[in-house]
Amino acid sequence: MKSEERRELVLDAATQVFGESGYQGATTDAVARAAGVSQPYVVRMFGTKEALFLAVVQRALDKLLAAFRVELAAGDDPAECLGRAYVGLLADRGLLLSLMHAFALGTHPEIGALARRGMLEVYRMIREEAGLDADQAGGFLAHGMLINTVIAMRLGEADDPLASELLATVLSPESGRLAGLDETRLSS
Amino acid sequence: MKSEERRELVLDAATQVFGESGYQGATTDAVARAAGVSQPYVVRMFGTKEALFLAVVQRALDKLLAAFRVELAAGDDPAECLGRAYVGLLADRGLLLSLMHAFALGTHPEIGALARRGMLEVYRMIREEAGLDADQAGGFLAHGMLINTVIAMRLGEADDPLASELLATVLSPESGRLAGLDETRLSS
DNA sequence: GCATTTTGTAATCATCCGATTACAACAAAC
DNA sequence: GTTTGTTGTAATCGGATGATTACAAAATGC
Repeated sequence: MKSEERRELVLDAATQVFGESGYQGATTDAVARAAGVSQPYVVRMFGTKEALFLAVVQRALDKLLAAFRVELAAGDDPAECLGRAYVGLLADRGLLLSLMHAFALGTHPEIGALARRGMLEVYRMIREEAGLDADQAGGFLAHGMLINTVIAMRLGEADDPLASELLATVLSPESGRLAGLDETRLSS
Repeated sequence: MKSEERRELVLDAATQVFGESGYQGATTDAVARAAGVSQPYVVRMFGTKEALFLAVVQRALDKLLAAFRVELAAGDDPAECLGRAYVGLLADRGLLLSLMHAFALGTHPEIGALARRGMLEVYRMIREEAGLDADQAGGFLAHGMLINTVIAMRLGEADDPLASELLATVLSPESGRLAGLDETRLSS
């Protein structure tokens, strides 16, 4: 197997592991086992665990922006396009959760800086490229953060009619800001 | 000093430390130093680090619900009351950030369960006691999650006009869902 | 074919950190 | 005044974990 494939394999595994356990909670050994390689290999490939996490976050941001651009290029209503793009990203649960963990570490010198840079790039894109106004953009981001939160906290596992109502509201297409998002996606 | 005071002191310190570093990133030694006591004392007082974190989260949830109830009892427009209550909670940065970290650990057996229980209790309160409909409640929670995120990621430290715009939009009273929240609070 | 680079692992190291133990100071009970 | 319980710490232990080293094996170049 070529080095480049291994690298992608490890980054995929790391995205899942970091998404589930966070930066500090994840271990390089867990990443290695998820990728089917040895722990020293993971470390040597990226130098440090921190560099690996930064690579995971940067890759997640790239995929996020790319997904938005793809939908925007083909679509009509910008808000609807962004919603569809977000749906696609939800398929890879680790991606958005790794980003969420990065956002939560704002005081970390490098992770915090990358998180701020990434968030601003996303905001710039939905403002300037998608053409949303400030209120629409804020609403879109807010809705996205709530989606991330209910996914991260596994609200679907709660056996409570109010949980179902909240999930339906947050994930339903009629909720407005994220058209195209249907509840069937929740099960994945 | 009485035991009860010490306990509150340690919980205050732990809330700050967990809020900044997360559950796994925080150390019992950092909590102890922040509280001005020894590390073994912190551990023995709560048994385990996990139990300490659970106590911090439970206490944060209690304060959150109490703040909502206080404002709701005195106010008129429920949405405006909830917004004012959230402003007060922002003064203690660690409180909302500790909750955010708990929400991000949905797969942890006890932490995840407590996070879901807490989120549902908050949702129940704003739906039944405050009387918001499902869409309003979802919007309120979404806005709150975005506020938590921009605070956690220290977006105020980014030197960028778009960052200022996003912060102003998210934190401005005119943004609708969280009336009463003014930007001057951001500096704290 | 032989040297060299690339790709990978086993074994081990060194540090951090949660937890435990043993003990000191001091007040309260009687 | 001795005992007993409370409040606290110093010292230390043991496991987890990121990182390093040494080495094996396969590809690659000449």
